[in-house]
Amino acid sequence: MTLTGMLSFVEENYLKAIYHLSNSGEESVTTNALAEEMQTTPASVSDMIRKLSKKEVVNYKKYQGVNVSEEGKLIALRVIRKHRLWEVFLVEKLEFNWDEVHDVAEQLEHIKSPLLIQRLDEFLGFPQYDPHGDPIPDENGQFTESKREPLSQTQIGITGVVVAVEDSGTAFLKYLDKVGISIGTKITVEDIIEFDGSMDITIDQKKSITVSQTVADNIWLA
Amino acid sequence: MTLTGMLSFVEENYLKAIYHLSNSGEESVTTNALAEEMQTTPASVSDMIRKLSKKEVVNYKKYQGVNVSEEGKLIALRVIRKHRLWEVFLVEKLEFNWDEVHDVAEQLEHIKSPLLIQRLDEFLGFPQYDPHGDPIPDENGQFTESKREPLSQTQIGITGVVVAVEDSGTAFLKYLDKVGISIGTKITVEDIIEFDGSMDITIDQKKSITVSQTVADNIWLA
DNA sequence: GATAGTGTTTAGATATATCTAAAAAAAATA
DNA sequence: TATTTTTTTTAGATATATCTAAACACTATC
Ligand SMILES: [Mn+2]
Ligand SMILES: [Mn+2]
Ligand SMILES: [Mn+2]
Ligand SMILES: [Mn+2]
Repeated sequence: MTLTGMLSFVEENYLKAIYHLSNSGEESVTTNALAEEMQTTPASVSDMIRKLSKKEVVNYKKYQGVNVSEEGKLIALRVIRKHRLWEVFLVEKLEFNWDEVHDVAEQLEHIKSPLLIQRLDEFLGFPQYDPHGDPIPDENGQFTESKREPLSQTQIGITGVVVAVEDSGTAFLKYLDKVGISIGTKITVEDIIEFDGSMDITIDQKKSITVSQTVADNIWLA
Repeated sequence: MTLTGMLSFVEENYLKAIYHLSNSGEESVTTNALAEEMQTTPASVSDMIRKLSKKEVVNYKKYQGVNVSEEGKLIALRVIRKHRLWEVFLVEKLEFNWDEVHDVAEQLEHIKSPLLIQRLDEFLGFPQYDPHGDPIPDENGQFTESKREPLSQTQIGITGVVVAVEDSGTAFLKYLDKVGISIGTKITVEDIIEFDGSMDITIDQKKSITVSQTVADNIWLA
């Protein structure tokens, strides 16, 4: 028997955060990191981890950090699947801009109806990626990980195509709109300023701009 | 300043129930009736009513029953608007059957995003009625009340068109599917059995069947 | 008008999710 | 290794939403 669907919104959000902070379940996550991510206190996190551990959706030993269990990982991936499918819906069908969808998807991702998400997937034509370039897991949590690296980790002279951008900041996405960067944009690295890691780049072989390291950290190329 | 959006899911559901039980705010609602509707205890209802009263979304005097305030009515109607728009979406776009939509809409109706519901309305072509024939209020709570009466209150010889059916029971809607009754079906009352109120009716001038008074209570004709 | 019965409210308890403050454990540093 | 600092956990409190049991208030009946 699976526990899917028996978790509260809050528990689902914790699981998702643990999954993300652990690099898809690879590393273990500290209490403080989770508190920061969830915008809450370490004490609250400790409480919740103990609860999730009792439900066997995370692996946890006191003072040793936490990680998703096999079951927890599947639950997290299904929430992520819903989040990203709803984002596609909002952009493709309801004409939302890509900076307007994340907060609404944070609500919609907790709707419990397997039929709904199956039909939505079908309605959208079984999309593989969300509006920010992130892959959409199938109902078994499977997805194709395409090779990609942050712009900030590329070298001078490299040309790449934007395949994904960080999705949760409205201001960041509006900035990308302004400078003309979107999924599919071709970027050439002209120079890297050692002092602060900012980069001079050419966008679609036309416009040249300088972006900060923070910006470059949140753009992935392939 | 409006309080819209500051209510919990639970509070929204109470408001909606009060609105419905009061015949759209006309009559006052008893604690026991509300407890029955909400599948909870009178004690819980008393607690919640006091809370809603403090927030001024209901009018309430101890032992005198409760009713929605002007503000509460608008909040209730906006939740109902969302419920019915989502039901249209599920049937029209995701090919749900009309008996599959209510429970999912009970969840979706609490999503907070004015932009979402505005765009959804547009995407659906500004529908006036939901899949069960219930009118969809606009964002100001306005809707056109079409004259309709329950099949159970019509006379022998009357012919009418089904304009609405009770939406919350899967079994009832599946039954209607089976006997061939849907929105738009023409019904002629052939006979009314005094003993139990059951009715012999003709469906679309073809098939004749007998329906119980309970069934007839949940079908509205115009 | 007293009394029995029904309906409603309050009191006190439980469960979830949060917080602050204090205690305990682990890590870093001297 | 001993001490300090940081991290993590626990203890105790608050707020929401629920329950059962008891008290209270209306209503109907004698
Ligand atoms: Mn997102
Ligand atoms: Mn996204
Ligand atoms: Mn419904
Ligand atoms: Mn309906």
